[in-house]
Amino acid sequence: MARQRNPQEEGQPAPLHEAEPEKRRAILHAALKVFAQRGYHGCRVADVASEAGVAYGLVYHYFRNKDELLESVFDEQWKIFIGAIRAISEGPGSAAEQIASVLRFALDVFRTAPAAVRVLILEVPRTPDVLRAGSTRQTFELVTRLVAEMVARGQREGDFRPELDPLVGAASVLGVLDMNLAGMVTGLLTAPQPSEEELERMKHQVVTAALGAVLAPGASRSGR
Amino acid sequence: MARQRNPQEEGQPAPLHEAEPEKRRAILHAALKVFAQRGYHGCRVADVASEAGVAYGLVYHYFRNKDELLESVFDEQWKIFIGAIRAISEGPGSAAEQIASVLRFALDVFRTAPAAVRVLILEVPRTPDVLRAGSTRQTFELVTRLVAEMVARGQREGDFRPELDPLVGAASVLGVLDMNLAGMVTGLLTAPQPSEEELERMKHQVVTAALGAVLAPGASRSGR
Amino acid sequence: MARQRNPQEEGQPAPLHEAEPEKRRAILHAALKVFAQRGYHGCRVADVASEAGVAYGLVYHYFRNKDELLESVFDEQWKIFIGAIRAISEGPGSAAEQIASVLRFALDVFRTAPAAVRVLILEVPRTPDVLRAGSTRQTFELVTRLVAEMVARGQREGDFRPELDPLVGAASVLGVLDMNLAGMVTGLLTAPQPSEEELERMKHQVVTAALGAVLAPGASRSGR
Amino acid sequence: MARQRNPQEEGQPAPLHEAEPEKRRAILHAALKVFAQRGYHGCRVADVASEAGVAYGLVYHYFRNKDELLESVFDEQWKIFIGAIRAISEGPGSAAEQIASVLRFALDVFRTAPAAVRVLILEVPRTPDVLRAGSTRQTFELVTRLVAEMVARGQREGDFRPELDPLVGAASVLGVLDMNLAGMVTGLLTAPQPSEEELERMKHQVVTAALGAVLAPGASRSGR
DNA sequence: TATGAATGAGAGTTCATTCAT
DNA sequence: CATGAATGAACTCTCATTCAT
Repeated sequence: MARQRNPQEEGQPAPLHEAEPEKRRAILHAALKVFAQRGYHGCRVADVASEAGVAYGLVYHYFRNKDELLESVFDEQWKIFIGAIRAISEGPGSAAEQIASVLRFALDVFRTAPAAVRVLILEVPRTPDVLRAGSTRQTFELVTRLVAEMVARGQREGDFRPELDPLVGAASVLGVLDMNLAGMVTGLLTAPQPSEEELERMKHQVVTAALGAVLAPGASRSGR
Repeated sequence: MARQRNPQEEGQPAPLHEAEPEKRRAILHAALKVFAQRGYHGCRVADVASEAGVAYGLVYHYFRNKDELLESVFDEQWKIFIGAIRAISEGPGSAAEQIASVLRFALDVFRTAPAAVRVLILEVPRTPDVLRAGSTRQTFELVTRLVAEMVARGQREGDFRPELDPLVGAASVLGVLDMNLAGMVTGLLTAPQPSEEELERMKHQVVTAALGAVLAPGASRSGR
Repeated sequence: MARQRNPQEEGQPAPLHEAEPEKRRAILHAALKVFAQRGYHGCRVADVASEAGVAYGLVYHYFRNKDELLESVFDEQWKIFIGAIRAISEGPGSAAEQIASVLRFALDVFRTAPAAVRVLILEVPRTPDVLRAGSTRQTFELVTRLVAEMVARGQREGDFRPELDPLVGAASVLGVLDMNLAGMVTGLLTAPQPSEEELERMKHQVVTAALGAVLAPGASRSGR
Repeated sequence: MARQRNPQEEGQPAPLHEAEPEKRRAILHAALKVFAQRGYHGCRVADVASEAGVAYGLVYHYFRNKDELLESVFDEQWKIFIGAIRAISEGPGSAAEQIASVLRFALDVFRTAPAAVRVLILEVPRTPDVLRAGSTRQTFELVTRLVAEMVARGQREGDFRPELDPLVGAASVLGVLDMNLAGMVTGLLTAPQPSEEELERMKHQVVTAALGAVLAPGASRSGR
């Protein structure tokens, strides 16, 4: 409509043709928020649309259906987490130190974006079979494998218990993280909006506990 | 159960007039199964009824609504788990040994009743707010507290790291258990129906990892 | 229950074999009450049974179904009202005086049994077609005809307007009664539980208004 | 939108963009009809939808639920009646003449829209508590009050019996109307589809009877 | 792109009625 | 007579998805 006025007289750069449309972003953002608040089944497409300040049907313009929308939310969040894991994994430091970094990163994100964490932690692994079988499951397996590789490296470095199955080690580390985050999200372990100090304390505690699950008894707890 | 005493020495068929109606049991049993297979939102009341071989309306004779039915399933399963934790907690052994027992018990149950575990592990903390706020949440908190008490005792006994927040310790132990069970349930860590040996191996690994999360570095790993 | 003690030592009259069973009465009574409170569609058979302190199925022992039960309630209440109209009609007094008596009787009953009146007034003429076509409709027509006969007689006696269709006259008299009772039942015209004086005042007002609808302009208002 | 300025100089079909959606109207219209035929509890939302030639869900697009739909039907019909009463009340004529006009209006509407009258007369005061407590009850009270004001004016004008409680007078006038309409609706007083003459005769009879309920004995029956 | 009216299958819940005991 | 567990049809309401504009 506005186009008819002055098509492109000024030769402005073509308005965002390549970039992700603004409204698509708004929908994704709204979906994350609504999803975190109400859970997978509690949120309706209409909620997402109105939260995004967008018309009902537009959601279906950008996403095939509700599942795909939410899977996109998942993937995007995980992508960030996986990116962090990969970056840390390729950086310096012992396996123990790297695992500690991963844990600290996750807890930091909780501070910044509790909604995202809530979605990742509470909703991801227990959503409908459509998702469970889809890319989300693969993503979850990928995270496990990435951590398992860190564990295996830690074993080679002599810090971690050698007889531990690296996958079990990874599951244990992530389990410690998950359950403590769940405790934070639900207010069981901290205030729902923990203070900076409270968060630091939790970081320390969670890192210690998680590393304890994999470290060899005598190893120096260097990841602290 | 009370039958064993000397109820009907004359060999009469136990009247069971007072006992829980047979069909109510059937419904609960069916609900557990269907729920485990399809998840909370994937299972319909009709599924439960037909799985139980019972008329639709009978479900509503015994349970106010779907939520209450599933909450009953939860509660019943948790009751068993909590009973075990309590029994172990009141029995002999160091805190580490007791925690190991709790973990082994949970893994044993997985062998016997994977459906029940699946429900407890995958569905519990992520169900509708009705439940999240209701007895299920309280039950979950209770479990955490029971384990936290064990952790605190282990600290007094000198085996566990003294600076660890017992609640974080409990969350960590349960997190290790949860995530590994989840890995088993989803087939990531073991075959969906693990063999006896596979299970034994997992028990050992999980116990070691979970205790590692709380044991003091130098402590003898007595819970093994 | 207490009966078991001394069954019939005193040679009491055989316990009500011919008479209406006690529980049948209880059910009818409960039905009237519940029906008055909640209306035809708001009351369930279960409500009636529990109000009567009687088992569910027993209702179906005495009544074919819900409709028949409620039709019985109607009929019984109307029978009382019709009986009164007949008695008055066959007694002494001018038509105007008799109509006044009928109105006063109805208002007196409201004092004693507001529930019954509520059922007759608010529920009767507007219930499902099953009833509308059944005996209730006939009963209602009968009442109208009985009053219409009084009106016709009043016309012959010279008190009532001669050009008035007696059926319209009856409908008008009953309409004045009905709407004022409705106003009392709903608390629009009086307190829900009117005092003796309030009731007397209403009687006077309603009688005057109702007779006004049928009396010839110059006639002495003898029905007062 | 800017288009509306000079809408159809060119003979374009009026756009009606702002107007009430056509289908909403269709639903309301269908609801009135179905409701009149089958009564509040006898009609299902599905009936209304199919009568309106509209998809099931659309009913819930425009109305929160069945109750709200039917309340809308009520309100709309009453609004017409109340509008007429107000217009008459603010117009010329004695109180008696005005009341006569109100009655004639109601009887005329019966000719045009018996369904509407049926709903207003037979269903209104006996619908679920939701409605009884809601706007419908208030509306009914409003009508009573409007008529009561007319009655009070008639008393000041010296035509109506001065000792009559205006509310009772209003209830009586409306009672006469209601019961006679009920008699017409149910076929007790006239043919279900009365002829023009039959209707005129009823108008005369009802007006005479209703005014008789409130007129002072000697007053000239000017409302005729 | 963008809108939101329109669709309709699906699920939960109620409750009159039956029936074995 | 009396009980209440058992049945299942009927109905309301939800919400993902489509489509005309």
